[in-house]
Amino acid sequence: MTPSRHDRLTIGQLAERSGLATSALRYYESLGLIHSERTTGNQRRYPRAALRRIAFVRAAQQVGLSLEEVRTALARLPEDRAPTPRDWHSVASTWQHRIDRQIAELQMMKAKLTGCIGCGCLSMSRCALYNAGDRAAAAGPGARYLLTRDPDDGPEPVVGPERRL
Amino acid sequence: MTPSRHDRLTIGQLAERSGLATSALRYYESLGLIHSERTTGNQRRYPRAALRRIAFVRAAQQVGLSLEEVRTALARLPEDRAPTPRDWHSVASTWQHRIDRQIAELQMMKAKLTGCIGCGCLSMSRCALYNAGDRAAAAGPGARYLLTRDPDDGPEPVVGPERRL
DNA sequence: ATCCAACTTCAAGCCCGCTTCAGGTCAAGG
DNA sequence: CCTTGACCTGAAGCGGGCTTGAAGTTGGAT
Repeated sequence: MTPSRHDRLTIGQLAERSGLATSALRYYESLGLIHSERTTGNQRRYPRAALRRIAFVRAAQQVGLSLEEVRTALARLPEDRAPTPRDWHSVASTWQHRIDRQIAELQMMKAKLTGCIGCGCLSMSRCALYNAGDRAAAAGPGARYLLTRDPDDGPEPVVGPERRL
Repeated sequence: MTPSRHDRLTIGQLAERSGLATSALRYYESLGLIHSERTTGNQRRYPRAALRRIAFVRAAQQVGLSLEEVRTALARLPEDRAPTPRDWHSVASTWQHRIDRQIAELQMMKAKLTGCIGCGCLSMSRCALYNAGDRAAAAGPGARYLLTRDPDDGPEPVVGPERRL
């Protein structure tokens, strides 16, 4: 099982097997998410490990990481070997938290919605479906929990000068 | 409580109270998400109802709707009055489904991750953390459930000619 | 009457994650 | 050898959701 020629995949083969377009693979490579060697004729040849890295990238995207974040995360995993359980554990537990947070937010949203449906609100006089100050914006994308207070009640619900969502 | 002058908000006031930038409000208006009247000097004056509509937009975004979808949804709600329970119910139940789907996907992801952590895999020999054909791509954004079969096992795991994500 | 912050419009720019295009090169089968 | 399809690069384009900039106008306070 010494690395033989046939371990090296062309970009087309990698595309087929990963389900990504070749353009996406070149793009990923330009970002340093995957790496290739070149033939004498300057064509890319990918190690099988690239498939693993791509799987990682796709999974990470689902968890909501940007490609830049993925790059950082990948930097903590071995380049050409399968990660050890401990490599993997540190990464995966971060993801767990992300996922938990996302689920919690969605559930909160769902609960609020249910309340609104029940009360037939959005009448906006004390409906929960409102978040005047948009406080959560600073907590990052997707982090705005909605719906806090009623703007019809007070004159200056705003907190700071930062109006930029 | 007849609609008085002071019910009309300037774009700056609306920005403060909604937490959005004025540029975003103009943008929303250009998309038909909110509406204003104009002063003799051509400045926008928003009815209070705009706050409600903005709250709706932000909430909808959280649920994953594009602004175009929001526009469609808003078209089913009354322009200047609070929606009735039935108006609201039809819209909200759609959201419920979206939310439920998103939660289900996240939980599936979480389960897979947990499995991977347990087995210390990503060794890619029979790890669940892989989805060669990426079948779910056609099901829309966010719909890819991950991780199905192992590319190291067969030569042509691909299903059709569609390699695009 | 004057001032100045807040408003106006329109066009262009930005970020992300790619795709598409143009113009050329490589490599494997006949 | 020749063809053909896969590959190469760099630049530009796209869609979504805004922001920024320039150049000009309004309106409320003094």
